Amino acid sequence: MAKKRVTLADVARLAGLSPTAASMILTGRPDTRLSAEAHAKVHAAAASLGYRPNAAARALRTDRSRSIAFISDYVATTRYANGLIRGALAAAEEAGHVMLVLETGGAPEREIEAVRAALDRQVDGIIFAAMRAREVFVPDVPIAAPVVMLNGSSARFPISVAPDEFAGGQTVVRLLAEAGVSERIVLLGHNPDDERGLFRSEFISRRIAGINHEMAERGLRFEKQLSCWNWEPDHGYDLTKSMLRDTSPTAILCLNDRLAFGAYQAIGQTGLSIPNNIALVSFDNDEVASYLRPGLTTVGLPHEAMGREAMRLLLDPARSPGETLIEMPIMRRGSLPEQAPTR
Amino acid sequence: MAKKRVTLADVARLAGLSPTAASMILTGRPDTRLSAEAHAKVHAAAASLGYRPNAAARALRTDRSRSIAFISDYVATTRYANGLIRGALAAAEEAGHVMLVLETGGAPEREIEAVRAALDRQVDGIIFAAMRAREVFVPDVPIAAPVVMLNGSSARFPISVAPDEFAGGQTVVRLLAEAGVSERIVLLGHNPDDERGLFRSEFISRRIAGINHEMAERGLRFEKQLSCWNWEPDHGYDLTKSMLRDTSPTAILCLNDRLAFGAYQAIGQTGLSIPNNIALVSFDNDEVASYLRPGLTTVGLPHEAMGREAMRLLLDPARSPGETLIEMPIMRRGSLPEQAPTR
DNA sequence: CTGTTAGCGCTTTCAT
DNA sequence: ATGAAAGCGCTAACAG
Repeated sequence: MAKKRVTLADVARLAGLSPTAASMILTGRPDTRLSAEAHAKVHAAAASLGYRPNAAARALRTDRSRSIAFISDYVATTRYANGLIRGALAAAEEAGHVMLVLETGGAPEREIEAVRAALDRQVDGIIFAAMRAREVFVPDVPIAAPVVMLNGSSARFPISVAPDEFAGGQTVVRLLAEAGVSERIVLLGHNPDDERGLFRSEFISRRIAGINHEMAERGLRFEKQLSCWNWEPDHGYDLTKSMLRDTSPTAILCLNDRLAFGAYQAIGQTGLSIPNNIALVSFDNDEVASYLRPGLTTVGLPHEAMGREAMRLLLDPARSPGETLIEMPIMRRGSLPEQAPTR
Repeated sequence: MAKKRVTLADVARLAGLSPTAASMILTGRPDTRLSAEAHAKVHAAAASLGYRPNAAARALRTDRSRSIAFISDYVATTRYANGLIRGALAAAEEAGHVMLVLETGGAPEREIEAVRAALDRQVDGIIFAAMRAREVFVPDVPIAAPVVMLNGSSARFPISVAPDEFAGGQTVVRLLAEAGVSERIVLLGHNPDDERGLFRSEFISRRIAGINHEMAERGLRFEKQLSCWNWEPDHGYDLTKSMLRDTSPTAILCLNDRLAFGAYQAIGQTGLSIPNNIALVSFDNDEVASYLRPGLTTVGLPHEAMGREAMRLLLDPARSPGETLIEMPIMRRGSLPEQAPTR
């Protein structure tokens, strides 16, 4: 039934040349010059037979497989995974590579096994992606292939790609200022004097540093800073609700969209209007940001661009060590007023 | 630097046996019985050298690669992709397989190219996943490997995995009935006499059929059926808002969570309370369902289980043709009352 | 029960 | 300018 796959030998035979010649022509080696006629015949033969090189044979011979491993801690848990994978995938495809995806759940043995499974398949490179932008990532096995860290960093592998969180923090404050907000700003999600957060990644520290830097730069200060354990809607709701009892903020700067989501719910119960009485800005560009009424203006995590860049770096022989920062895009929606909020 | 990889020959040499013997022992072929001592020596040698078989060589020889291709139209566009990929990935890993993921954007040439790229790599099977549960999926190239359709179907490949939408539809109505709702129910998202939806997949038809079947079964009827072009929050909001002007529903059955999200927003502006004045149920178990206040009770799309099952089928030599339906789980939250809504 | 031989399909010396 | 031969690492036949 399933006809045997056509091999290079078949192509060569049909073209009336040796496999060697066919190989050289089809792989486009530049140094050797076979006749134009030979080229034509080989290409014609390959096309007419529908020849596709056998990747295993090629990998065995050349030690390169035109495949990349994308190893991450979690692929599904976070909505973020998608963009990272999609970007990497697109860049891989453009370069004629294929992508293996492996998930480790953050468990060391699974990390090791994932690396081995990838190396066994002669992958040409590995992207380690931290979905949760965690601390360092350390699969302690020898890795011969090039490695790029995505959304995380590691002392061992100096090439990495991350969102430009510091600039993002600055941007958010600038957005607020440009909307005419200059006082009674509440920060939702963090209070340096009362830090109750889960472990905050280094990236989050940069986000906060960017905010504080820009606030100082503009002579602005927070009326209040609200800390919470976990950045989920429930906490945003509770904190905002109780804050609103004794504070009349002009704006709430939320450290992520899920907190902002909760804040919307609390504000909705007061009769105050967004953005005319209270302005909101946030981070991440979660899917919910566009569902809200009015839409939530937020500085987005550029996941797809990050994935692309990581793959580009991995595939670029001329890459050099260091961290590539990707700009966080401004998603303008309706939660920031045209003119200063009034109350 | 990077020491040459250790090969089977190295293991055999250290164990004092032939490569053949080592191969048989390590691959665990049952038919041949080498001495227990030989086994021990080979395993010891392999372990001490850290031997890992070269996958390319093995694939070349055996025509099997312990890898599966997951080819989908979109990986990132929908929040659904995650679960499907994650489930398939987990099942693949458990079976010692690796997963290639390829995206086609639904473009025929990319579909063909994806299949070829996979086949070139000797994948042992292919999962075609339709993120949007579209019509049929037809990459018109010869495919020797086994294929499982995931969240979609194809005349060409009879093995498929889908959510049990008909039962899901029944379940939602049952949930409503059990919550004491028996009249003034509004259906949000579909009106058979005024169908303005985008192309609805076959699965959605089943969902609606399940609903109607169960309604009839219980002698229930819809007070109103609201149709809209696209199942996004905006439409849910607009439809609910205007419906509320001349109707006093006791419950709204939403055809997906995003519509329900919009309905919540509209209801929130009226002062009516969920679930005591209006009950809501919905489908999908989108992330937002748990963000809402009260939480949205919804019948979820079992993506992870579907992904697992697709991979399981693909890897099972004894699989038989047909569609495997996966149960849609009930996510009980607060949008359904303990006792009949009153107003 | 164990080892030798051959060859999967390709690329790469090295001769011609 | 082209081809023959070797060999990547592994496993399936077949001999011993």
